[in-house]
Amino acid sequence: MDIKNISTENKEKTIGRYLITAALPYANGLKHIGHLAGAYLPADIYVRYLKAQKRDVVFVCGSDEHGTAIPIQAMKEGTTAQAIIDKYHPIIEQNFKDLGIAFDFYHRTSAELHHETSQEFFTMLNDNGDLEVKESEQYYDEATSTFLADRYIKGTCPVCANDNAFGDQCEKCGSTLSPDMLINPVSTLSGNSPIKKATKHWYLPLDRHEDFLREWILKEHKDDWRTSVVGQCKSWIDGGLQARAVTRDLDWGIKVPLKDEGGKVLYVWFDAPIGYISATKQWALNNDKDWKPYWYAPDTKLVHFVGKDNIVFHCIIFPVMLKLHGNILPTNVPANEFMNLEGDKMSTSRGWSIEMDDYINDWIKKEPIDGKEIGGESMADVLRYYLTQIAPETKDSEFTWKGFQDANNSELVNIFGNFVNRTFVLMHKLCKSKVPPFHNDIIDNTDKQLIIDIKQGTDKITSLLEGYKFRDALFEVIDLARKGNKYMQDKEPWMVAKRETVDGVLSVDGQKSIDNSLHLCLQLTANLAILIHPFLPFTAGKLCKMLKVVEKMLEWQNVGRIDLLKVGYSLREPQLLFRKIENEEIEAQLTKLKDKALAVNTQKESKKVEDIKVEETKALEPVAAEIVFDDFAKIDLRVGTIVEAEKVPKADKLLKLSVDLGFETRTIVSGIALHFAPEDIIGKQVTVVVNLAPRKMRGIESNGMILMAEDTAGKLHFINPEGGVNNGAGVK
RNA sequence: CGCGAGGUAGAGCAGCGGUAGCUCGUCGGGCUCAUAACCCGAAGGUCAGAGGUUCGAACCCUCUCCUCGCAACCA
Repeated sequence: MDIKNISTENKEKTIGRYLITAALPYANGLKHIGHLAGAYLPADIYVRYLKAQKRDVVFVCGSDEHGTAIPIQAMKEGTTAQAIIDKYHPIIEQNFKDLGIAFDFYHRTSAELHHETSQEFFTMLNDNGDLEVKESEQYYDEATSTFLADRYIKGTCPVCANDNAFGDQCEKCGSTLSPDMLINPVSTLSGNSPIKKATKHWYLPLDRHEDFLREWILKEHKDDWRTSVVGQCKSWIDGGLQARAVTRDLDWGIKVPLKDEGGKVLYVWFDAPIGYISATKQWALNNDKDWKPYWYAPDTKLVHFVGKDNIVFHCIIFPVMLKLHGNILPTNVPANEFMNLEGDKMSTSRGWSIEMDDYINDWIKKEPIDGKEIGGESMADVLRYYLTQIAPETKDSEFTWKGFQDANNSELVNIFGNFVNRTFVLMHKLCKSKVPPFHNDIIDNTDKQLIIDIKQGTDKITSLLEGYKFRDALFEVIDLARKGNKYMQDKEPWMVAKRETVDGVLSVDGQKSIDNSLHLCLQLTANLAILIHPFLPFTAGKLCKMLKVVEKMLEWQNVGRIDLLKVGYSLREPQLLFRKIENEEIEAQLTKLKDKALAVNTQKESKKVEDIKVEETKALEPVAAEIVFDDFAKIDLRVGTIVEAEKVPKADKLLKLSVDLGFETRTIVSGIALHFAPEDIIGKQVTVVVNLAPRKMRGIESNGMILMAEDTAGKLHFINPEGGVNNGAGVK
């Protein structure tokens, strides 16, 4: 299929239907408000807008429940992987509901239908010869009869000598590793040393599709995708695309649908995005619809909402899969950057985050005080408001509780809520609680200007929403309320009432002037209800009730009209849309955040101490399996002297050393910068492994490894001969 | 030279070739229908730095400095 034809077709044809997806949340824990702001909220706003436009839209999402992290977490918690996902899937689903994220269907990847869909996908690609099969040697645990995925192997880090490095990375020094690089690898399942065994794996050869990706992303979408998205993709493509393993040796996941491949599952990155397809299928089944046009028809507009860490999956890998499978490609991937929190990166594991669940409990489900309602759905809208207002659409942004309070108090309460409230109060006082008529004979420039502002404002908001600029669109909605306040100030109906009342009777002209100003303010309120609806759905619902109109009024075709409310219609008593947030509430949240982070970190510290203790007792016993002398003799150890030392730029932990080994001077990169200042170690004698395969770190080739001893305090010490010997002396 | 994004009033951000703009905050005034709300006005910036292109640069080009991300979990 020629991709070029499809997309030009797309531009010319009208859009038949939309399929909107939001990144699948990983079901290993609670999700925080950064996740919400990054993907789910913008997706929901867009979907609500499209639905108001009466377009054919399906919005799908679901829990991502495979991958190694879940069984590992289960192991830590002494439970099963199934129990973990069964715990988090319903919580996450409910959290989204409470915050007004209205998926048409929220699926889960452990569902039977998803397994079938993913297997069919794999089979088709495999049958068409679109996958490559490679055999390689991998670590295998004989005790449990399983191949060990990266995170199931621990060992000594070749860079910093940390004993608890994982097969993919050392958490201590941050080096990226592969299982082969670990010294003394140990299976985390049994504690045994694993053996090497040949295993077969399927790969998706991305390199075959480089030309297609360059054409599709870097040329066709150069201008209509966000610059950061195109930039990331370019960086990936220029970095050289490589074949990516599609299968893994693991027992948690979707079985590879081939005979004789019992212990293999599909790699989680492969099955997760297919979750969008299976969710669409399940939605269709439940609603008696046909799912196929959403994934095959060229007039379908597919939009993926994700965070920036997901760009490559949704712009490079998944599109390649879709293309090979004969599906349509995404029209856009409006990825957001990250949202920081009170000056630091958000992180659940470090306790520096606000979980959606926390917010719901602390604000939405807050009990009334003295019979006064202070929680409720409108608090969900407050969060939606602030997160949209600071959405990291073009660069990282920052959530602060002070900012949250300011946005609520000065914009939602003082500008938007207050405009609606004063309009209602005045209407009840001066217009007998009815929508007053509009007298065309006394229309003035102020009235005309407001009508123009409503029309222009709504057009602007519509085009901003079409262009995924939700932050700007929301600003324009508030700005319209601001214009309403100004209009009211200019017309000052309360003054007219005073001025034109003689002997307790209001003049006819006075009443006509008041009628006009409140008529327009009420029509503007109705427009605001429609415009705010995608952003603040609960508030829009409340407004409908106050205006005594059905929700059908919220359809986008009504926007910009100034005849939405019928003259003479009697309206309800006003109800406050938002409440002020007090300083004490904000301080309480700040304290809570700091306490949580502190608690998590102390827990971690004590765990570290425990780990060290375990190591100490371990050290008394043989650490590794017995080796014969020949094995030891393979390691060539020499004494050398550090002659030069400098910090490696842009690396916190690395020092670049020149070591005189007598027969030559070598460059060695060592992860010791946190322990030693470069100038202090020049001239020191050290022991070096000289026949270790060279390895590049930060672009510098390291030819050897300095031996270090680590004490219980975690401090590093050089291992050097007493008294000093000649450089190049062998160590036996 | 690893790559990408960014550095603009006290804070948070927009503008991306033609008199520096918005929101919050601060100060002064007006108004009182409204959730001590609303409206008007003012102060506050050599647009990170240095070169260059141009009649003209925050904006385009080059270099330098700084921040964040790609790079545990994680949108």
